[in-house]
Amino acid sequence: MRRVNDEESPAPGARRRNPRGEGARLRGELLEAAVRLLEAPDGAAALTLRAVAREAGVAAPSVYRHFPDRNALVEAAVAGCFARLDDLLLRAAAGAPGPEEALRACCAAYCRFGFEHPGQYRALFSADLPWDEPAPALDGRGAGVFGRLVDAVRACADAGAARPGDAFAMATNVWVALHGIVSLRTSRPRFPWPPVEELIEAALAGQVRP
Amino acid sequence: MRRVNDEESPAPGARRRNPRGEGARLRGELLEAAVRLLEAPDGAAALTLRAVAREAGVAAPSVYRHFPDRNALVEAAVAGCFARLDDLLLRAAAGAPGPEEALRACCAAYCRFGFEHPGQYRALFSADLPWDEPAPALDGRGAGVFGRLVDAVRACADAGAARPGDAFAMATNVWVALHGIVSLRTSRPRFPWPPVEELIEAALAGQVRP
DNA sequence: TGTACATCAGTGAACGCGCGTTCACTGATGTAC
DNA sequence: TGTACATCAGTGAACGCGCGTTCACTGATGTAC
Repeated sequence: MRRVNDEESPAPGARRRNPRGEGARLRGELLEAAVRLLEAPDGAAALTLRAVAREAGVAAPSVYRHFPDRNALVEAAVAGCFARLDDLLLRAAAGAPGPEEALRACCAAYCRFGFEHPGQYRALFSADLPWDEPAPALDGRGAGVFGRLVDAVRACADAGAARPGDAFAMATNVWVALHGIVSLRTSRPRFPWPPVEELIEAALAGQVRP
Repeated sequence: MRRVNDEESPAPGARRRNPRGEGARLRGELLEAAVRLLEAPDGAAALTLRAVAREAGVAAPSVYRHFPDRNALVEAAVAGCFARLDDLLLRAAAGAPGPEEALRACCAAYCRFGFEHPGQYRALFSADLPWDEPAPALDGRGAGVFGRLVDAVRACADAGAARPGDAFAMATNVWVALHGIVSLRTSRPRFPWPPVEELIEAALAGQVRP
């Protein structure tokens, strides 16, 4: 799996060509390679079509069997990241005993994803990928992720653990603060950061348990 | 001033060569050109040495009279952005009648800078510029900007407008939230954002006026 | 069972581009005599 | 005052590189007869 920038051209025999009906398998391997490259130090800038092909152990033109162009490849990789984060939040909330714990678990899972996969996180929320249009927020990519927060906040409000009010607005405030935590901690690793839990508590302060 | 991507090569006579002793003037013009390019839609990726030279109306090798390489040019441009933001915060705080208003004015000035100059803001805090090393947080670039927040929070605490406590920790929480506001609003312009003032109030909630 | 063939996964070479950087240069301008 | 010259700001052409993309191709493999 650790293969980033290993060798220049695919070592002969390093990759076995897929059998007849399963050419589509390379598509998945390309997406995995793209996600691996996202975590490289220079992040999305490293996500060139040629680099992805290299990382997957395949010649550059092979990518065109599975994606119309570089942009489609990148979009598909990012969509996969969104799906994974969404799934993490869903499962974090589901595993908690009550609504307040669920919200905290959601926040913690969000931050953990950001810290463990800073490259993927940046691709999702930093808009430094060359989208043709600004990434949609509510409808489309990212709707799920933010929706999880709204649901968690609403559940808290329903259970009396948050002041009744606009769950959407409160979730927005929480999202903004969580994004600040992940984004700044990632880009300023030498700052003397307090433990994440304290930052998350501050993010929830004023929104939950008035 | 609006010159971004105007023509390919400098129009002859578009720029007058500087007189004898004042060759250093081009240095400033290059930095201005770099900042202008930072605001282009693709941001820091557009900040190539050749693009800066083009934008300044000068041939690419001319840059080397004033900067050893592309990286030095970019670093100098970013340092200038930091100085401008620092100055804005300083003046915002100085113009306020009391410590609490000063903190709010600081926050508002921070967000305004981010909204009006998203490209510069990203260059400062998104770490997508190819630094040789991670940008220092406290000592060096950005010390001033964060220091302004710490000062403003401490003044609030001294005046009783914030709960007495760790001004540094509170300023960290505020910074994180402000960064979230600027960063997400910039990268998700189609999200139904509430007015900035509400976001700023949420950022201060739990830190100031307990 | 054997063989010809169509299909399919993936390739090698080439294109035009913009990049950062180096080099020897040009030509205006201030200064020394 | 006139002129030769050194200085200085900026240039044009070229380099090697990696990029996205296109093209005609190769060669293994399953299938039809």
